[in-house]
Amino acid sequence: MSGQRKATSFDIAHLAGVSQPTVSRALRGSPTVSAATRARIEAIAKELNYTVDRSASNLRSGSTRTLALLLFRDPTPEEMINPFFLAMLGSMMGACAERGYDLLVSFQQMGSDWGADYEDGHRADGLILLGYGDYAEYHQRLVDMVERGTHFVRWGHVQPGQPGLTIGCDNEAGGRSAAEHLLALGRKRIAFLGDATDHYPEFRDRWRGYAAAVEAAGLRADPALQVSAISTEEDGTRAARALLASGRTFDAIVAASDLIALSAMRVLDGAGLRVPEDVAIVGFDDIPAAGLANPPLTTVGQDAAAAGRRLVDVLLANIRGEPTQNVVLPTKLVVRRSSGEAL
Amino acid sequence: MSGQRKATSFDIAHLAGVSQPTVSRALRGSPTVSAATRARIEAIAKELNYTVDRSASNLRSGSTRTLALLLFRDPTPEEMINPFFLAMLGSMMGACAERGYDLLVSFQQMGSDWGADYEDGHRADGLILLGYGDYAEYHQRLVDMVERGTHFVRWGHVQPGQPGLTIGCDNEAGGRSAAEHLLALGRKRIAFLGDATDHYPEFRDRWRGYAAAVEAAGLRADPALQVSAISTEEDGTRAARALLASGRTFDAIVAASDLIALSAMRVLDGAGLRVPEDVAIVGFDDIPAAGLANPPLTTVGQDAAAAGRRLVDVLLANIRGEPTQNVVLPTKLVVRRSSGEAL
DNA sequence: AATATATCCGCATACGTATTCAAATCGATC
DNA sequence: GATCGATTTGAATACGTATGCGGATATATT
Repeated sequence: MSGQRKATSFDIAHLAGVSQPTVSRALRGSPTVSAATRARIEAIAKELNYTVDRSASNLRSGSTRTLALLLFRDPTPEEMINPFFLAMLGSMMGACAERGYDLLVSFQQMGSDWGADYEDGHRADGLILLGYGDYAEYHQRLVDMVERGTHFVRWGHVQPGQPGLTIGCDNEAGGRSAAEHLLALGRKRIAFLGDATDHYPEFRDRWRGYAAAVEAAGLRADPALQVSAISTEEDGTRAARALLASGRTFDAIVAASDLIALSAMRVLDGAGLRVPEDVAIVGFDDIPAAGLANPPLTTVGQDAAAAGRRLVDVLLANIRGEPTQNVVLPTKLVVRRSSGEAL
Repeated sequence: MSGQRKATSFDIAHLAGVSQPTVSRALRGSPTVSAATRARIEAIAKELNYTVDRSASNLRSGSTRTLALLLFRDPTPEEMINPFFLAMLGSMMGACAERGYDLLVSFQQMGSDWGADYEDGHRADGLILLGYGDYAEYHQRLVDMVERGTHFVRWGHVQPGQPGLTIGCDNEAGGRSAAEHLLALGRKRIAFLGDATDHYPEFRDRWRGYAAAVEAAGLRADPALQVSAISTEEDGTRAARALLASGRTFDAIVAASDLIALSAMRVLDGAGLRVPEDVAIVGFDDIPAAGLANPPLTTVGQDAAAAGRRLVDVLLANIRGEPTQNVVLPTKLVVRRSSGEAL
């Protein structure tokens, strides 16, 4: 029956012959309740299918035991989310569940006054900010949040002096490992597909690592072999076509993301070039589709599970008032067939 | 400063020279507040960055304006979630946001006493249940929830007489369209990869549609061409190998999911069979990786965006007490290259 | 036996909002 | 100019929990 009034701590108190506060203490594990009383209360609570009313509990205690995940996406929410974020989402949910926290997920438009509503409205104890994009756009907002004492962690490019906490992967090392891998396989003219400007710091760092590796090998990081692209299928396709159209020769590609890499693979295939025989390719992210591609894509993996877990852990530590700091996670080269055998 | 006490409706009332209830009414849009008063209150609220305390609001009103998404997954949360679910997640978030609802996301172990905690604990007004799996496992739980008056919607196999509300796609029609497409292209011996037992009603219906189409074409739905598989890469690989090992000839495959189809494509490629020339393949789900594959995978698309939106809408209607009923969504064949040209 | 101590529990109250009910103000009508 | 209806506001209160503080009981100490 939907008419069944929900059991309250008063109901339990009445049945157990104690006061309501004692019920509250017993169920929260306070040591000032005798074992016998606690057992009795717990039995009755179970019997009545009692659950603490979160609204009341939150109101009184001031803590929501909820974290909010804010996903930033320029266009409409309908669009596909970056697969890597989705993998992180899984581990964040797991981490939250283990720690007794709920996870509130929400899309945010870049422009709206996100954040305030969540923490000020007592909907969450802390925020996890996720989303590629121009960092400058919301820098000021982050400063405001820090000043207001809002607890938050950001996934992205880690840079000293940034407001708040940031966790990200070592993009430069990742880009370097991709290029080194191809160089070790004997490739000499390695193209880079991805925006290398400050607008996309992650991509820029991947490019820097790539360039460093190429030059460390005594080769030249030819600017003509770098084509700008953001992480969409369309842009990857466009960039790969532009690279082909340029007439420059190349025997390998480092792509700034798997989406770009997979799009490029299709373009190459359409142009009659074989992967990896004619062109070896390494992507970045290790999204699920990378392993499912044909040939499977060699890629620089970011450990999404570790990242998600770390975001939650650092945020919770910050909420508890413990000292916290930025984290740079290592990347790991996942070698599959798209990079080929040594020449 | 984190010491800044949060503004309350009393603060606004004080500054506006009205009582707290008037503030509450004004901000909620009650018609009994004069326009002048409302304007004054709204201005002050904006000035103070006031946001309604959700805990207090929830406690008083009994409604949380939050929906909980419960994801069921047999093994650990760390594992990759079905990509199709993740696409749905995006549209659910969008739909919730548009309607002013929050979305709470949570993994659930099949065995635990999920559900109760969310609605009884006043954490959510309604539940969205998502997850492939054996329906019988939690049938009784659904019955309990209906009796308790819990509002929920399930994504899955729609069958008359089921407890609660279910939304799903027309799996049988989808399976039929896949087979018909291949038959129209001249394929004669079409294998089916996927569990066809009652344990996976969705897969079973896809198989039924496939079988119906094959027989309608005057051919025989050869049981030897059906290999059981659930939707994982490993199982798809295993099933495809088993099919090859059986020695049966076949010129096409209908896979019960894209994950199975993509795994099978790799197995075929490894065996020297060309897709689509030697074997045409059609998958099911239209996950992102399908379009990124090489060749791109022809598949029976479920409109994840429409599905997510529908789940939210039906659930909210149910919560409002409006009459609601199960929904069967159409599927749409997405023709790409893996099914090839007509022979 | 009286006091000190530890253990356990109840009283009172606060958290911030939403809603019921009655009161106050106003203009209009006769 | 008094009465009525409409409009707008305030007073009081409830939602269910958590916690500071004091009181009671049982145990240990002198």
